[in-house]
Amino acid sequence: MERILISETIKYIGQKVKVSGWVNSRRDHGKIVFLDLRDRTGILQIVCVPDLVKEINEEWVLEIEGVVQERPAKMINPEIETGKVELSAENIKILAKAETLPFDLRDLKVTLPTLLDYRPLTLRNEKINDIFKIKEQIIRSFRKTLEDLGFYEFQSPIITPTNAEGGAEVFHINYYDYNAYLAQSPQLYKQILVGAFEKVFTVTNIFRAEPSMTTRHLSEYISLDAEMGFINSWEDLMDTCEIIIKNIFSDLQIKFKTSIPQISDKIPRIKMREAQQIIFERTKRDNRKEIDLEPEDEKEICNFAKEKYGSELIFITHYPTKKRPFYTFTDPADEDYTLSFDLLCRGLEITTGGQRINDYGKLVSNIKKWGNKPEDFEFYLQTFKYGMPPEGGFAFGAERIVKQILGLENVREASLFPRDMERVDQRLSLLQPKKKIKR
RNA sequence: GCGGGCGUAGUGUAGCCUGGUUCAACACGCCUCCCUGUCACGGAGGAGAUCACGGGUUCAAAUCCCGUCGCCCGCGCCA
Repeated sequence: MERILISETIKYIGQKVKVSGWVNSRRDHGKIVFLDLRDRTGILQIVCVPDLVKEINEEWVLEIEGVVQERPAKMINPEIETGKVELSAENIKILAKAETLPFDLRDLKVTLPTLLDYRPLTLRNEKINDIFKIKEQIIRSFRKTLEDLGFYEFQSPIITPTNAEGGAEVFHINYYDYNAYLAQSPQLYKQILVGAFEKVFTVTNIFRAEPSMTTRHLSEYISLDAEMGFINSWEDLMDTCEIIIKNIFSDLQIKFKTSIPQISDKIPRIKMREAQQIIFERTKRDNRKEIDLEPEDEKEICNFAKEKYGSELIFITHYPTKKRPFYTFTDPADEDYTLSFDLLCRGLEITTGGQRINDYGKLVSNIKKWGNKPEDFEFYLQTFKYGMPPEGGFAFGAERIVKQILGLENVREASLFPRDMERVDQRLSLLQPKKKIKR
């Protein structure tokens, strides 16, 4: 007999079927026992005699044959999709046993370290599972939108030759007899590919060795990167971001019961200096001379956007040239500022983007100005030496989008297998205490 | 790197401020028994923690002090 999925059982009333899955819970009434069986599509109540389920308990993997029965009206469970039916078990095959669980998996009340210590198990919890279904949907929507807009998808190298962008700390690796680094961004490669494919995007893991243990940083995260040539204006980039984020939100709204951030027809766009002035007026906190917004400022400006524009997202533009990488295009009207932007969502930056310098000479002089050697960038510079249209791009942090949409407390909850200063699956302090390198 | 906080059964917490009949409580889980309609079933009983580790103060420490380690949060840096 072929296995059917639990969500399909409602179509088999009165028929004999076979279902497979994990035991979600066991309710033992002595002469009758109820099991909730869980597969990837849902939960089904199994009714059986005690002899059939003797020592079976949570997370055992079973294959059950039985008849799908309609439940009497009084016993319908409106909470679950299959609540109108149940399976009367005739035969149960144990595919795998499971040890006693370390905590209540259905009602997870564990601290973050425990949640991550038991990641293979906690991923089975419905709410945790949903986080990653939502994350998958976000990535799909990003990909679908850009495909529809004619972008070329590529896979970016993870091993890179130099500390390409400067700024963020990179992970060093031994590469045969040479030094190499883990990619901190697909930036240079997506630009190179604009020279060949015009419009490109990638979904890629990137690595940051920042010594940051905060609720919004990861050492390895998924970057949703796009880059496009022949732009008419740097504002084209924000327009494209808007299309993507709106598609992500509408796709999520269709499939999930999440509270999508409120968003106006057009996401407000304000200059960083204006934002600082607004924050000063609202809070009397004077950060008007700072070259970036503090986390507290980002929250405040989002409050402002929600109150004034009915949008929980806002573009902050024109960051200071000093604050941005060497390839960032400066504003012709004021060279101290760049044609770049961050997109904030509910108080946190989820996207960074901007126009890039496409002039070879200017790029070379900027590399020098930022303290790097043009020789180290010869490979990348070919793109510009041999003709590059006006272009720009942006990158979304996948985990940060998930965190902000679901209101998660820590970005690590939005990573299947988060890497940070203290953990690579297991806690580093327990795994290899003697190998810790003091720096 | 700096600052603040926490570390009590498998899990989540209470007790700590105001040291002493609490050598430790509650919930979930676990073990035994009862229960044919529950759906995080219910009922009765039971086991499980030398209160992170080391040192100190005291007649007496989970409770106060110091150190170590671990963890969390904020800042810095960064996305």
